[in-house]
Amino acid sequence: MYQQIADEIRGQIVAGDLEPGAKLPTEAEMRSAYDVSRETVRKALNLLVNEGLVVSARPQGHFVRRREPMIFRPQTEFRKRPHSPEMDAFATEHSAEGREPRQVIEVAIVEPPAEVAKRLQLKAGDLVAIRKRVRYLDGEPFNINDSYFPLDIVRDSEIMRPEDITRGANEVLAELGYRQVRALDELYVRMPQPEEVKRLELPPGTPVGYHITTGFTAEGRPVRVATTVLPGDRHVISYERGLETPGEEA
Amino acid sequence: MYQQIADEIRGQIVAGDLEPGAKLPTEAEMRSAYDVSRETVRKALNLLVNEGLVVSARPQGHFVRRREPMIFRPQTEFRKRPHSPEMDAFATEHSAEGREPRQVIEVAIVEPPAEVAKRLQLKAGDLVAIRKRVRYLDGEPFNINDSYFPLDIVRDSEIMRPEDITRGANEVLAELGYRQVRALDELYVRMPQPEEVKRLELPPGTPVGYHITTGFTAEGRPVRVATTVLPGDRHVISYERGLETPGEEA
DNA sequence: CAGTGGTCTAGACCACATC
DNA sequence: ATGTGGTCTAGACCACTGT
Repeated sequence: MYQQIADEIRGQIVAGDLEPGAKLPTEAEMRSAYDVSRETVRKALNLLVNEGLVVSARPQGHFVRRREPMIFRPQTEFRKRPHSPEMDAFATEHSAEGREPRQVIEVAIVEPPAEVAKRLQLKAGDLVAIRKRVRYLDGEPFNINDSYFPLDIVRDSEIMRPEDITRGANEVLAELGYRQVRALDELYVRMPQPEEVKRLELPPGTPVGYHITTGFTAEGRPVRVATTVLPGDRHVISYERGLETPGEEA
Repeated sequence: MYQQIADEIRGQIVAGDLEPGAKLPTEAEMRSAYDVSRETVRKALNLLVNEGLVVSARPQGHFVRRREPMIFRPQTEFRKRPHSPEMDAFATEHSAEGREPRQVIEVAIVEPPAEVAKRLQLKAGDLVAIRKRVRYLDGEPFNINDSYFPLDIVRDSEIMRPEDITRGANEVLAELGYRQVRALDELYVRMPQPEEVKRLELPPGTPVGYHITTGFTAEGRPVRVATTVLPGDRHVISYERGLETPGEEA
């Protein structure tokens, strides 16, 4: 029964009868409209909140969720190419032009999480340096970027200072004798952990992309693992491909 | 208070005290353990279910969610390269070897959804051919792949038949005079729609990756839009990059 | 049949933003 | 002060799966 209520409202939202930002009826109104108890109404609303369609703004009521401006995340391999007109248009549409960027950096020495230790091929007990960044645009957080380095190669380097490295941490690694020549990228889709919810101010019903890059030197040694948490409501990941070898897309 | 209960159980799960597949205490047990009402216990469990950490198997109880075997989704541009040892290991780890693939294909002529019409640069009222596929592995659905083609170029072609096209739909398009030479890829992260939940048998708390590929001919005409819905609990998207131009990862 | 979770009710108190 | 949603309670009935 609460599912039916949710279905009805969801239908109005996807059909556009209820526009983003529109106020939903109050719980009391829905209770009498459907002749059910308050808890039943709340279960229906809860469904929609967890689907990311509705937000609750106490005590103003429930609202159809607005779509955040999407941030364009081009994959670097493709940035060097001359862009096609379509790609240009796409980039322009999702540009962050005119928005005010800011970042907060923390640096620490920690025992790495298992998934990082594995990718850096560390032994138990080995420590890593971690640079944790939260990036903001117009004061709103839009992604978390944590980079891990084996402690023995970055100790006492610039990487340990909690400041912006304008030429890039990769360049510093290269100066230390560990130039990365290739990277393995993995992208997972999952629900955020509570800490990520807090750091990114994620509304309920917002999944994240979890991007892990492992950078290797020419000798095949992994020297950097970067994890990026991308809130799904604020990011499009995009790239352009040549299709010299057409094949069915898997 | 229900948040505290959820926090406690979540802590046990992430710490590994409760392993995947382990049975949680019953609602009655938790009710007396925390001395709260049943609804409060259920709210705590509901949180964990929506975070994708717990599944409910009525009437056996609640269980720590098992991780699905991950399906490796390499991006095609990179498949041609000689693989590095790391990439090979990664591909092997997530291989679908020995699993039984199957797919169900439907074909129809429809008015395209707005996001498809826009990418195909169609006028209002233009129709498209759609090939809808659900792919299974060992009888379990693992992704939805819908391909849209402007009706005027595929009418009466093989693409309209609901059968597997072994040489690929792209090749058929090429034979029709519309060879694609490049593609624009977009990847979104969001919660699934109810239809996607049904078609993919998604447990609650499972987000999806939504991958849209637009294929262009040399003349710049978009001739194909393929959308793929990737359940987050079953897919890793992965690729390897050269880093000739090191730069900070955005 | 027993025990599980799924659903629904009626009632209560609270925190908070706005008027 | 009012009205909103957030939380919690106590009790009830149901559907399903196992024994």
